[in-house]
Amino acid sequence: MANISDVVRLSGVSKSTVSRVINNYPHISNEKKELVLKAMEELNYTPNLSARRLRGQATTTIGIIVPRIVNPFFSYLVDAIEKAGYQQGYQTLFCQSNEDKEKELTFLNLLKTKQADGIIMTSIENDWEVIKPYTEHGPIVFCNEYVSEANVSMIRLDQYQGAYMGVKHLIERGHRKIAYCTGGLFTEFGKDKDRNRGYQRALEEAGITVNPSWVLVNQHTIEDGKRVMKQILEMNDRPTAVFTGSDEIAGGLMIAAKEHGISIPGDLAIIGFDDQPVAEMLDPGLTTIRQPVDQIGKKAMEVLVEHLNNPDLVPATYELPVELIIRKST
Amino acid sequence: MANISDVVRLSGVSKSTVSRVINNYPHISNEKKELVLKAMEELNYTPNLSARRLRGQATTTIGIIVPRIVNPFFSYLVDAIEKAGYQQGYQTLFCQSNEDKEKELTFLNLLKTKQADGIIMTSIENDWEVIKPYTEHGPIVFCNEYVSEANVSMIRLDQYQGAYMGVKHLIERGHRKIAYCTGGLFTEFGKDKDRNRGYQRALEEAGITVNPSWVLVNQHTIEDGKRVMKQILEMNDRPTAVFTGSDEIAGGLMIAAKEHGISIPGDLAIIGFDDQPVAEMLDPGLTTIRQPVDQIGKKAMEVLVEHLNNPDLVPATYELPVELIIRKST
DNA sequence: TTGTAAGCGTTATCAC
DNA sequence: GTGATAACGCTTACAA
Repeated sequence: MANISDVVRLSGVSKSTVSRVINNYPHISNEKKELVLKAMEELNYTPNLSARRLRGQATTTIGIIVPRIVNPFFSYLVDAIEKAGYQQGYQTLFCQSNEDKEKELTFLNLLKTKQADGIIMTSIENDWEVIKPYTEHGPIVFCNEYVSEANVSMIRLDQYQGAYMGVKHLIERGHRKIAYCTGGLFTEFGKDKDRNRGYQRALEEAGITVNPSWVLVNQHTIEDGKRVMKQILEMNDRPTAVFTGSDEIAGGLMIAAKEHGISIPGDLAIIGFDDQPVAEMLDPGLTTIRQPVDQIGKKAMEVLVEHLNNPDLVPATYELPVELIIRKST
Repeated sequence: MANISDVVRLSGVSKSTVSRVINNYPHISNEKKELVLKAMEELNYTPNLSARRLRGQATTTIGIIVPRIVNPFFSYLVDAIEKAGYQQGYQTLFCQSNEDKEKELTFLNLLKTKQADGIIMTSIENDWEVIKPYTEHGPIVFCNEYVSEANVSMIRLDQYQGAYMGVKHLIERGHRKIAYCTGGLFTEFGKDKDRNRGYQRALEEAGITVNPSWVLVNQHTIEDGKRVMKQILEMNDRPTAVFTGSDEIAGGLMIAAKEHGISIPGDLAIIGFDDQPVAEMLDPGLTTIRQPVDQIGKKAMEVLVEHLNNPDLVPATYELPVELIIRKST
């Protein structure tokens, strides 16, 4: 690999001048500039990023932490972030936490070791107190997650409103026995707390009390959805509708429903979350809460870059609206 | 950030000894080792990777180039590679080429600039001649792509067999008018050439000649699938079955079919490719060609690491079998 | 077993 | 406008 010294030799100018050309400094004579450019071209020279990083430059790399890339919500999010970053000249270091605390910390270390200028976290496994110290080494932006006590910028969707709208829609359709799947544990301060509130609030307004046996916790995948359907079938008092935490779970429910001859929405109405491409492909089409993934991804990158350019920027929270998409499953 | 000199100061030993501890050198007295370990702990020290890279160490980073992460085939592939890499202590630099030649080259430069030890390419946009020079700087492994003249290790699936099996299955079901969607241009040496051969071969064996107006090129997405369905509806002589290049296209076809009252498989049999989760969720369930994504991802990482550990290793090609999954759409 | 010192490729500082 | 030089944090001969 050609390095800066090779360029120096070939061009006949000093190392500093070469560096200046590389970094587009204003006051260089055209003559020398040409010389350097030509040499760089000839040698097929590319500056060594490790050296630049070591020297304390920006790394032009941002890390993005996702729990599971195979979840379409996150793959679309990563897609949006990567595109926005690339346009601004940033590389994307992709980190999959697999919902593992240790792994998350490993990735946060990228910041400490100056391998990434900043990090976008789309999920949070550790407590804020654990994450907080890392903010000393560079900006962190939460995208899709919200931690009220955290002092970082956050881009989020109105999860409360999403759940509220969805459940209210079911109530308007005449349902009163509404089950609820959540990726969390249905605790007041834990994961998915806002959705929980939305669910509870909508029921409350309709004078319905929550039936704990219809609250199904820690559900994530298609397989989980299938299992949930079986659980429902075994209940003596069955719900007539289910609000699921994702289109994937909803899809799992629908597969199992079909197997067991349960008609949707006749026997059971189902509502998803995300509006992934599959929502439209399912039969019947899945009523769901659309999350504007592209927008939050883009916004997250924008905000991160702002923080990078202005370290004194005060963290802010941005909330984007979600939308109820009514199809045939409700 | 604490650096090695801080550790030196706190522990009272020399820089080299600290370095030796970091790198697990064998012959160090337990006494000093303890001292160093304690200091590292106390300072919350993490070695600076940029410095290590600059010094010529392995970067413990591998790059993985995908065309589009939102395609589930690739998100599952990335997932498998990332997991395998993490286990071996490698970070994954995620690169999305968006099927753009320039962008692909930008990413290959990671190798030149020693930001990545090696690269896994899951798609190839540039000609081999353009890519070839980059192999000087580190191993490249093709995963899912095959270029006969390329001198790199390749992990691939038997695409010929996949297409052949699928089309043969349609023929056995009594179809003779079989349309074909491809992501490429149906050329003898271009993209998807093996699948093209499989399609042609299966027809040939049944004494059927290819009808060019049923060959639909450059199809990739759900939207493409919807368009294809409309195209088919406008044909005077309609095919009775379609072999698609991916489950996404098949899904698009099915959405549009439903809209237009076309019965599947009655009016039109559809066969997908990949066996993505959605294949099972579609109604009717999608007959498709299963690609063992996890396996090829894992294998690709294994092979890359072998090359990394043994630079003289002769490139080899590994071919994994695909499988016909029969559901209700054929 | 341990320490000293050179060097990886850059860029920032200072002098000219 | 240009050039010499030090420094970033680390590893590795070489010496002791």
